[in-house]
Amino acid sequence: MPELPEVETTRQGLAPHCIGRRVSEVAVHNARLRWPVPESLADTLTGRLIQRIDRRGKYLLLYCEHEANGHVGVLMVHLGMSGSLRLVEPGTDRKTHDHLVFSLSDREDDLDAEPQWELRYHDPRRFGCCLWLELPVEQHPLLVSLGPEPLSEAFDDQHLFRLSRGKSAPIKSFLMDSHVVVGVGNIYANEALFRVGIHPLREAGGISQARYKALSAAVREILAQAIERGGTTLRDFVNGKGEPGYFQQELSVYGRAGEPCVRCNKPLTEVRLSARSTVFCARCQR
DNA sequence: CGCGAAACCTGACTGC
DNA sequence: TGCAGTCAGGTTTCGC
Repeated sequence: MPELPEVETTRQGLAPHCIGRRVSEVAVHNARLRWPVPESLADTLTGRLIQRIDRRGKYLLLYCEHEANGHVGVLMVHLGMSGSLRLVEPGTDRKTHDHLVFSLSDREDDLDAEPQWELRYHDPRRFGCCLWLELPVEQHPLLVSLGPEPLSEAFDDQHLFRLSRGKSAPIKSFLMDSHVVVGVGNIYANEALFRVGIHPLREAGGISQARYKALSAAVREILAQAIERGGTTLRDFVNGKGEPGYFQQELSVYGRAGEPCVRCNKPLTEVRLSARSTVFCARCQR
């Protein structure tokens, strides 16, 4: 589920219902995520007001203010491979792998009033995490060495060209390295490389700045489009419905190994790169 | 240092 | 029906 567009969609879906609300209760049903959920999380978080929700790469950052002393800390959530954050009606049956439940109430209500929503962290594979950060968050080890946001000005041909010099790694691995740029997962790495006609196994260090210009633009466009389409799932977070496959119908290569290239009709090739499915057109991508 | 591979998990699916 | 094997949207850590 969570490529960057889905994380951003989650952020946009949660924000209007969470911001200004108070965390009235925290229940940790399974603390064994990618990193253990801090034992003190419930104590730390209970009673805080959610100020805003940011995203850095695929991390969601919920800024939470202590009502009594004004202290602000951040709940940092990563959805891993299989995670989701959903708002449900309080009292909804808890599903297997709903590991954390945050009860949200109106800020005017008492702590023991009925919560308005329950925010549930669901993650079957438990590759995600839920951590507590002190400000400033950029100093945190998981965030400090991340590359630029793909939709920011800092992500351009110059950045990719400079960083790639001397690298023998395949361009697809380079593009998926969060130290190079955040948020480009397996699906969109495949798609972006197809769009600009670059062979996924080509050495990153041997690619021209002109081609990086096309590639950075393609990454930006694809992610922006996917976020736009993800917007249609916003309502579903509140309604508790499953997500529609907003990206699936638009994919040119991912999941289409053996099927004809949309551009030249030659059957698409699939290879494994670091155990990740890599699909490309051997004719269009060089 | 840089790279590929292993590791962390569960569930869905395939083939015998 | 069951069981073994493979694969899945991510990212850190290990080992060469």
